Amino acid sequence: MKHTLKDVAEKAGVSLTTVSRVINKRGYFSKATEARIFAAMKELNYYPNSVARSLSGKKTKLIGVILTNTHNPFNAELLEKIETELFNREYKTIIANSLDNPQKERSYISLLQSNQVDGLITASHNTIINDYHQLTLPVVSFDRYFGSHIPTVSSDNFLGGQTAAKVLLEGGARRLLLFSGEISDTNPTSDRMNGFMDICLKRKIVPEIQGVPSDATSNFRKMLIHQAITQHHPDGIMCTDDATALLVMRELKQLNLRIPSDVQVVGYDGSDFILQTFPELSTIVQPLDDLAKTMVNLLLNKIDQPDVLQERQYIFPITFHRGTTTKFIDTE
Amino acid sequence: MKHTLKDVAEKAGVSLTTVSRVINKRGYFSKATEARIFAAMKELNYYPNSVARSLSGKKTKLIGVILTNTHNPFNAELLEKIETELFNREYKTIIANSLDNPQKERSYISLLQSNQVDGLITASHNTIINDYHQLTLPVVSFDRYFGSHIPTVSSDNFLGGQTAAKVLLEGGARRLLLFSGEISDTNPTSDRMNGFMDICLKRKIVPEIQGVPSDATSNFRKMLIHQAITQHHPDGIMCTDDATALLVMRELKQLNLRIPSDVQVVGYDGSDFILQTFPELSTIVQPLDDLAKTMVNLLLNKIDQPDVLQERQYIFPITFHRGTTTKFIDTE
DNA sequence: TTTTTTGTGACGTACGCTTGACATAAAAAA
DNA sequence: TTTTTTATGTCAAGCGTACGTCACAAAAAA
Repeated sequence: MKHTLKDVAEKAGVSLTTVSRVINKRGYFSKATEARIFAAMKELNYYPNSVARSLSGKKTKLIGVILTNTHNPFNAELLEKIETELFNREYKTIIANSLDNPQKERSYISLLQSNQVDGLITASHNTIINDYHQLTLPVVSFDRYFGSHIPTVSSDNFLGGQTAAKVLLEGGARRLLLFSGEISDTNPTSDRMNGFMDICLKRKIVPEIQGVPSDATSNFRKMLIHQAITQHHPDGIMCTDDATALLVMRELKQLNLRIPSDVQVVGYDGSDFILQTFPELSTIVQPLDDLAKTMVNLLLNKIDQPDVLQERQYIFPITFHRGTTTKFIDTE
Repeated sequence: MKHTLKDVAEKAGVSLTTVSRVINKRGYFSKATEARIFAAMKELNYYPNSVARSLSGKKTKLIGVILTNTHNPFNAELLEKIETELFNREYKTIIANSLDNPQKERSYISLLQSNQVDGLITASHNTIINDYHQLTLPVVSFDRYFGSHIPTVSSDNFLGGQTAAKVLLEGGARRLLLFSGEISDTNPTSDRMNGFMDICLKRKIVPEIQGVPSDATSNFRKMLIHQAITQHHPDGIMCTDDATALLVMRELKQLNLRIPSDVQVVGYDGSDFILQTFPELSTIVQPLDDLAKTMVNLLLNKIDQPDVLQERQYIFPITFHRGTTTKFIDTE
């Protein structure tokens, strides 16, 4: 049923080596035999066994992509772009959702190593840095610091946080509330918070901060949001991701608070999906294309030329999408 | 740098065979040597090379999942659930987005075969049925008919279409408009349209139908939607997916048409994301969990027991999520 | 004590393909 | 004509693991 090189060789009436030469475009062979071999391959519906190929010293052309989840539109789009880019470079993508479960992520790291993936892209947010340090294979991370030998790609989170704060303040907000997905130091995402705080402090404003764990149930998150809003009565809210911003907007509506007149809202991420279906949401837009392409480029470069040193950080500028959830007061 | 069975054997002071026995839990070995071997594995940071394993044995424990894209929330969640389920069964997921490009999908099929995936789950919508027929490996499809040896898993699209039509009619709509992602016969998704038409014809209503190609640019799709609405002046709209429904709602707002008083809208899919962030959208909800689990179960069963015959179709009931984009007139 | 079960080793083959070394012959270039 | 290039073949080693066959002890059961 399944055919091998040998079958093709026999069918085409040539030697095994010749077939291998043709397939790998190595050494000399004539157009004529090449045609005969291709014909035989087609006739037998032969396709090379890349498992065997990988075993005899070659690459697997497999890349592991570790995300927290796929259901967040930003992650979904990031994955799609990474996959597309990898496909164009003839690599295949193994997807690994950590679901914020360190155990699962750890298992996946082992699995992926076992499978001899050529490299790893990780955009997960778990506290298992050490596991990554153990790795000898090329890794590129998104929005997370791992250490010197693992380059980090991210958008300018600090500037993003600053921008969000400025927008809210310029719109007249004074009682600020920040919903942050997670609060940890090793994480560039926390720079969103830092940037936000930076502007606040300069304006002598002390914002409230509420963590909203992304792995919690949606009801629990809603409850946290509800409580924070009713307790602090903010007139300006930043969310460190758009999904949370949508929940916040929903909650505000239920509380009969009007956006932006009573409360302004700024999100973060700016995935295409959100921009198209929620253009009214003001949000900090990450350059998804650049991020995905850069990660793939960095990773494949590292794979092809392991010795070339790379920068530690690649920070891309963000843009602000002005929707109608913030006020725009032209001060000039 | 990279260690093999042999290194572990030497480190543990046992034979290669014994290590293999322990790793595969085959034949006899004592607790003591097992411990020594595990210790050696840990010390060397050894992990079995599953490429070699696959070559020697048979299975790769890899499953290819072919989708049209990842950015649609429904697809994203389906993928996440499939991946989670596969992981629980110790399988890995290679993701392949066709992006509605037959060429790309074809390439991927070859690629995945080359990589000796143990099976395929396909939820893409391209016209390359023949390529799938060539395949000898187990395949399960979502929402698409391929033929007798490939089981199809889907929600009850016909009933879904019927339900949508009924809801709109019960809400008082008479000028119906249907936005369909794609119009083709071989596709169970077209049953959504058929179910819709079925009810319409019974009520002697002739709805307008407008295709909205999912691979078109978002602006083009908006334009189509805009034209169809201004041309037909519908008071009830069904969309065969929620993403389109959101675009439609947006367009209606811009046209200053009120929902549901001027126009009612029903969507289809009911992904968690939409249900949480757009609960106001009335939509037909597919049982994502059941669908994902069934597909994985069917596929893995087929892999484990190739000879057991399977049903051709697995159709799951849908539910209706009543939001505020439809009117509810209690007729009793 | 004898038999059976358990624990370990040695060795070899197989998986499908890559790659290198070496040989040979024809075609093309010098 | 001689040399070089092109086109193929044969042979063999190797990638890391699985697994079967033999063989030999030691421990446990009869």
